[in-house]
Amino acid sequence: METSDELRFDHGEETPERLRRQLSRLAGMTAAQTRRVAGEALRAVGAHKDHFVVLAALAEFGPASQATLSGRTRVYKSDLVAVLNDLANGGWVRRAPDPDDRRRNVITITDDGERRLAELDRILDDVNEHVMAPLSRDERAHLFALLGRINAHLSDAPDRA
Amino acid sequence: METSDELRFDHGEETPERLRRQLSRLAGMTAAQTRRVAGEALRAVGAHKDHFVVLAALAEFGPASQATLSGRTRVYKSDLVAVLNDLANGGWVRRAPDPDDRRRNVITITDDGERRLAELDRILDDVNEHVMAPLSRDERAHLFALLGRINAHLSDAPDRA
DNA sequence: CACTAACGTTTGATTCGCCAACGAACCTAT
DNA sequence: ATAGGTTCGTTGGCGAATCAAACGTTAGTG
Repeated sequence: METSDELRFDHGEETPERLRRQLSRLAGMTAAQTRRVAGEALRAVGAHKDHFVVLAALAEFGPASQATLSGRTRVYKSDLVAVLNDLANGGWVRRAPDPDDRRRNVITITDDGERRLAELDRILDDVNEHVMAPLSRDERAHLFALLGRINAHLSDAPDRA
Repeated sequence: METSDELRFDHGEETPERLRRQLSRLAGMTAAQTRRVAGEALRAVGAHKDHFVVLAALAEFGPASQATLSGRTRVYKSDLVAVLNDLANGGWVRRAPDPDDRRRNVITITDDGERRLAELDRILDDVNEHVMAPLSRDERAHLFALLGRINAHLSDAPDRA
């Protein structure tokens, strides 16, 4: 008998107390787990995290160039290329040169894209529901508020002591 | 003049609402930022995240083999090798073959290791303080509790809907 | 003694966030 | 008009983190 080969992720049992105090650990674990679950769920339908991200940006803000799209989604313009290739191949997005500025491409979501977005949105809603299952509605809101405040604080004070 | 080359991390302004609802995004951003700040602070004294992790485990649970150490720290045994090399080179840890089972190494923290741990601990306390600055004591506790419950829930229900 | 399993180690695959550089197109200012 | 500088999409690659596979060595077991 071995000591439970399933040492996987939280093996939890005996975790040094000093580690429990580290926000990076706790936040990192939740982020990793959530990403993993979401990633699997999306992969099951042949999608990727960034597919959802880009489609959402297009649906909410309308057609845009890749540069502004990158700005809105925090997906690097480098990586955006492959994502848009995928989306264009699936017919969820149209990529056409901008007549007003032929350096740009104008990315437009298609009707199929809207449907695809709805599909991914539903999947991710389920994932979030599953992940935050043990939390009440108020608690979820509270969690988001707390994390939001930390992020807001970090983004305009990226310095360190 | 360029459009603020600093598109960095939270560029915040216009973020699709659907993205704001994703826990993976919010948790991931906080985790990444916190890890970045902590990483920089540790690198400034020639240390690494895992150095702290391993030293903490040794200090709190006493000498251990690399296998059990890996189990406690969630640092893969593959990666643990380099970490222990570093720690041994610094004189913070002693690595000796176990007389009772010559397959194992017994890792023991030294007095210098204890001092090193205290140093890193202080550094990370400062980092956590800085990161969670906008949160009150109660709020920090609440945040940890919420994340803790999510993790606990995920670790014994890794299935998906 | 043969077999199986655990240990530490090496090696490397994969993913993710990020940066650098390039050619093409655009925008000035001279 | 043309030269210098800027923005665009694209390619390629780096560095860190997570994880998996295989190997020689050592221990236990029948």
